[in-house]
Amino acid sequence: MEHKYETDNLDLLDNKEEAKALDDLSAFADLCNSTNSKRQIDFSGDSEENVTKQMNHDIEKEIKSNRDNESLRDRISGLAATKAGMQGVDKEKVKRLIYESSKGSAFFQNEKKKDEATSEKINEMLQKYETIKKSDLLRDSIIVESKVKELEQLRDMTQTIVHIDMDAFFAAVEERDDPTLRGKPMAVGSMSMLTTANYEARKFGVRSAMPGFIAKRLCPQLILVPCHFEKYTEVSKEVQKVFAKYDPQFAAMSLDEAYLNITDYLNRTKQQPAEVTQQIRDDIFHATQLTSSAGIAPNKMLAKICSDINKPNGQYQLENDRQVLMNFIKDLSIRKISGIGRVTERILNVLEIHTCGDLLEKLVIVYKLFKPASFNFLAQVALGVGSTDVAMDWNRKSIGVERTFPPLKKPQDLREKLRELAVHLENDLAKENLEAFGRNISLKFKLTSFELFTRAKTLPKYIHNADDLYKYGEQILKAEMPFSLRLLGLRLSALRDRNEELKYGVKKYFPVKEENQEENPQKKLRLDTQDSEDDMLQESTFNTPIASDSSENMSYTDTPDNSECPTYLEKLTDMNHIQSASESSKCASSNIKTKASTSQEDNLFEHKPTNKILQPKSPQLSATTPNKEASAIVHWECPICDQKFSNSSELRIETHTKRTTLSNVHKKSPGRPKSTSKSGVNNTSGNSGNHNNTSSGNSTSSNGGNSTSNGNSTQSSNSTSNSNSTNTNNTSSTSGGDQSTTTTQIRETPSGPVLTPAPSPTNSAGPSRQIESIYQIAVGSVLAFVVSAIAFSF
DNA sequence: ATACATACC
DNA sequence: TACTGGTATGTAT
Ligand SMILES: Nc1ncnc2c1ncn2[C@H]1C[C@H](O)[C@@H](COP(=O)(O)OP(=O)(O)OP(=O)(O)O)O1
Ligand SMILES: [Mg+2]
Ligand SMILES: [Mg+2]
Repeated sequence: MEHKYETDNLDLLDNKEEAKALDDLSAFADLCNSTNSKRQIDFSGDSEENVTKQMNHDIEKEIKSNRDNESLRDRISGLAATKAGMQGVDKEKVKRLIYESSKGSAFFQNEKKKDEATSEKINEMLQKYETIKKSDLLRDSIIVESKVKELEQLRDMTQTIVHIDMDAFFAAVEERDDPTLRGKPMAVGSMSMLTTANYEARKFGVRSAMPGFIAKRLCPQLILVPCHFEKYTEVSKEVQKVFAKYDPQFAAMSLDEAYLNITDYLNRTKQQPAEVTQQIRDDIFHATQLTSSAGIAPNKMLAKICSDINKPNGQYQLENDRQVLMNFIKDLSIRKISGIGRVTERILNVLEIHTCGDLLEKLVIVYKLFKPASFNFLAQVALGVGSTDVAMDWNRKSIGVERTFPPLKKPQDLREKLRELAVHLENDLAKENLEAFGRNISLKFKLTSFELFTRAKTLPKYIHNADDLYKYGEQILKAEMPFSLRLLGLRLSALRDRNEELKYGVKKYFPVKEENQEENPQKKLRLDTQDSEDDMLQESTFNTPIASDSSENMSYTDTPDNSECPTYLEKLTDMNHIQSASESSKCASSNIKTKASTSQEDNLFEHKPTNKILQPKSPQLSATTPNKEASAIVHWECPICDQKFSNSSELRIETHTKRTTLSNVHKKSPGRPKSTSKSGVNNTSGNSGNHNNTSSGNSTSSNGGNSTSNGNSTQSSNSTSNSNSTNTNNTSSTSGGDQSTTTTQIRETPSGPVLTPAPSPTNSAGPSRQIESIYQIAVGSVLAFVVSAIAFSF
């Protein structure tokens, strides 16, 4: 048979594989050593840009590997731009130790490979950057200018958003329940993987997502405590009860954190934001004996950043004042923004962007180099603009299970693992709502080399039981074997949407479309990109009944229309009810409930309408800070067309430059299809783009077990599982415990792989596409002007 | 529609 | 000896 995957020689014995690995290892070690010493001497201080310029063929490789090595070290150590402040930690030492510990492993090799891949992309981008720098950016400046203006108009300083995050959550719970652990460095997880560590351990460089055996090298005294996910889930419920008192519609982003919009609460109680926030944290402490940290700001993005500032057991407030805000943002490392991770940071750094202030200054370049969605996101970051929408409107889009195990290659063994996954997934699906089905199945597999792949398939019908899950999964697996794996995963998506069911009940089996199509008036500008709802109605899977087997699909009950989002208490109730579904509990379960049952709670807390999408931007008038005025924008008028422009001086586009640009535009711009094309609009990432954010949800899950065969890994897994799984699997293993956890993480940033640069302008096709994106951006709001300005001369 | 990369807890 | 698991999304093909 053909061997599509290079992995190991499937026919060879393990010892030979090891020998091979050793060879690779030493070879790489040599390479690293030789390059290392030279680098510091030669280029330590130079900017990437200069380095790039002076490169000649002879030293190119060397420089490249040097640079890569540096980023590789960061990647592996996870300390690159560390989000959480780890002051007092000897970063160099930690990096070196981790690097040495990993060097040579298959894991390391794979990280190296990935790192090289991104380095390559970065180099390509740098080349474009060089070209762009020399090109005429006037026109682009105008576009960016209008985008900035648009965002300024969307800026909402009337709300008071609080982000609360528990301190070293899992570890704190363990310490609380075992006083013996207090004051000593400890981490939750296994020798294979840690979920978190207490602050004592962090002083040694121990962190989340670090394997325990490496953590032990950093800190030999480190105490490892297995993960007890269910316990954390329980504690989380207690914490959330407190959240509900201050904002019944709080948006939980994970077991240990949530956003609260306390604007209403402030209005009612006439208290100060900091005062209320302290109160919330005190409440949490009294209820759980655990400390938390909080951030208070005019939007979610900033609140999140603020909650980290005085992290262990502290809070920080960013006043609702545009000047204060811009000042705060100015020197803020881009890495602090949720959504900008390791890779994106690297990319931006190469463009000489390290802070949000840099980002604003270089927005035009960013506009030229990134795709619209990424640009939108980055533009918001640069201005400190963000969503203030806080609601429990999370809805799952996929559900899956994956497990790591000791290398397996026998088809029979792999099939067995797959079967276990299928059974597990069936259980999770069952817990999920009552019933959950999906039409798209995706098989994930990780080779022993750590290379990851996914293979998906859309099915002719919705499936949910283990037999079907296995059947389709196996078809995929069969087509890919043989190979040696360390992980297999199964995930179902294209799920039947509960909301749709609630709305249409059985009707969904027929084309719907009509009603609800309330034209979104004006496609109002929203910072939250969840266009979901709008789009949902249109693309609802139900419009196209796939159902072949009616019998299966028809098992739906006609649920009552539920246009409002339930309050937290409703959800809690549901959770208890449903029980298992801890994981999914999110809002999902809430949708099941009817309003009737909640009436009581509704009186206790104000019930915010949830259908935000149909509401105006900030419904509630702030008590706090009404400054729409304060954030007034300075404008200047174009002498040619009399249009007003916002004078975002931050953009560093001098007025005269703008004028020059304008006159150029007035004179030569080619006319554009005013229509901007529907395509532009729709795409939209439109809608002005923002994809910002958020949603909320909650999460949970658990897991069980040890996966790896070995036994221990930290793991996490989805909730449900634990209960069951426990056992199971593994061959081996150890431990026993089940540890696992898994939290369901809610995605909150929209930005996509910022890595993807915009279509090459050099290409013939390039420019036109670029123009399209221009429209997309402009259309959102300010567009009128751009279009008119451009079309003016004709 | 599928695959991959990135991100977050 | 040991390098997780669950969910979402932007982009490319
Ligand atoms: N990479 C991960 N894999 C699995 N579980 C994780 C991971 N990161 C975090 N968790 C779990 C354990 C954490 O206690 C919990 C909350 O995460 P997070 O808030 O980021 O850190 P933390 O609460 O442990 O410390 P901090 O004080 O910095 O908030 O989620
Ligand atoms: Mg936390
Ligand atoms: Mg957290």
